[in-house]
Amino acid sequence: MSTSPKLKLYEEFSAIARGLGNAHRIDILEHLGQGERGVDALAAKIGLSTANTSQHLQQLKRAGLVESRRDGKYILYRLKGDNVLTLLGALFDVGEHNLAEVDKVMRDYFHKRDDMEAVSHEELLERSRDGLVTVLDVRPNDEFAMEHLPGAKNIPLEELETRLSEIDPAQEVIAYCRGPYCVLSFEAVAALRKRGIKARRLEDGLPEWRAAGLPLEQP
Amino acid sequence: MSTSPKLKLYEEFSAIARGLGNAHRIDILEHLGQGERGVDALAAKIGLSTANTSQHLQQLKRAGLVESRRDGKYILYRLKGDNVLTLLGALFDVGEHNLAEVDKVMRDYFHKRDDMEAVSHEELLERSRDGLVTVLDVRPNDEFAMEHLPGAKNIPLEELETRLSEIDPAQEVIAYCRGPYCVLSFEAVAALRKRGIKARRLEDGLPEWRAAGLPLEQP
DNA sequence: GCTACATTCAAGTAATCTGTTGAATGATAT
DNA sequence: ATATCATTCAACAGATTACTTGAATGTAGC
Repeated sequence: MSTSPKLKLYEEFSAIARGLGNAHRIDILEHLGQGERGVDALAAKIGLSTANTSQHLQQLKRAGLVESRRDGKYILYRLKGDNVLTLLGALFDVGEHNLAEVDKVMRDYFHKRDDMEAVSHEELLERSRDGLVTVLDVRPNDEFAMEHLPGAKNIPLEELETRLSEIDPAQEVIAYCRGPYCVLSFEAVAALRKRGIKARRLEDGLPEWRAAGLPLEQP
Repeated sequence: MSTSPKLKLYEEFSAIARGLGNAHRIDILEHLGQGERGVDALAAKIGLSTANTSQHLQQLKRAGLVESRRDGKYILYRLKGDNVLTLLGALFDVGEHNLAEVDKVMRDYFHKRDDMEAVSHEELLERSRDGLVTVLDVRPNDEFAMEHLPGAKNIPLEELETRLSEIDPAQEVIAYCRGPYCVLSFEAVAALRKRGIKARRLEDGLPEWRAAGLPLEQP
């Protein structure tokens, strides 16, 4: 047998997996989950050189995980279809359940995820419709500007300390950011609680909200 | 930032992806989806040396995709939890929708998957309960012996030509094998149709049937 | 104890992947 | 056309991966 058709297929599938086989590339995918981005902008966000980022993007493209289009001087990359998010979700799920290392990092840095008691999409919708909660977007300004949850207030994590007064201490805060493992919202909740403000995390981030077909706001 | 907790997590997730980053390892996972296997037995099935197979298995183990236990002289490996199957499914899904290469192989070798008009779990259950169909397991004997769909008849693909008389030509045949891309059932359906016997494929294979919580038979 | 057998380890080669640097492309704007 | 700027290519060193071979481990059965 030269190479059976099945092995040929598995060769392709494994090529997709190799596309996910680097932490920076997963980081890139998380950022692209927020929306389209140019190469340089992405490179700045994730802290790699432009050339290196470009090469990672081309690997992701070959793997069928992202696609690109030209817009003037820029080449904008975006996730290729919703099933990429599903794939990432499945990957995270295996990690969270099957790898002791992941569990350890979660416990050490995120102070036990269970304690955080994440809020579901439904609960957020319901309670925010009733005006019971402040929805807080802790991503940087530019990402908030592209798209955000309806009625959300934007205070980037770095500015949270100095802008605490803008938050109504009588209401519970529900914080969200880029995705289920985005550090920002974990830290925001921790910071708010230390100040005695009731706060919880949304269970995941903006891309999953969009994938669920829920409404978003653009300026 | 030395390495942010998020990047640490993504490092772990990408390690899982690297576990899937080799066609032989995906093949191994498909076989383990049938049930526990010793190293040597697996090596024979997938056509690699024992030492090489052992090393692949250890990579899969490090990635949290399989686990092992000792049984007498043998060390038996099995999939680590159902979410591994989910992950594989998500991977296949991305491949099927996003990669032109995959589409091409499907068309060339599997004569257009749409034509095959796969049968769902529900339809199989219903029609087999009413005695309307022959459920045909085309995997090798030893795999059938471990576990198979209720009421299924076992004719390994290689023996199909010579044992055609055992199949009731009045009934439709529903063939299945190891998984959604297992070649055996595709070829079985093609062979049966050439002989004028009505035949279709089950949409996926035995592992997915088990994961769905449906009943199985053991001898 | 010794033998047989399944599995793993260790060492080596060829191939692939990561990140750097500097030069090449290709579109826009003057 | 020319200059500018975003992106990609090409070439390199260092690390990792796949597979082979032969030796080492560990359990079962005598």
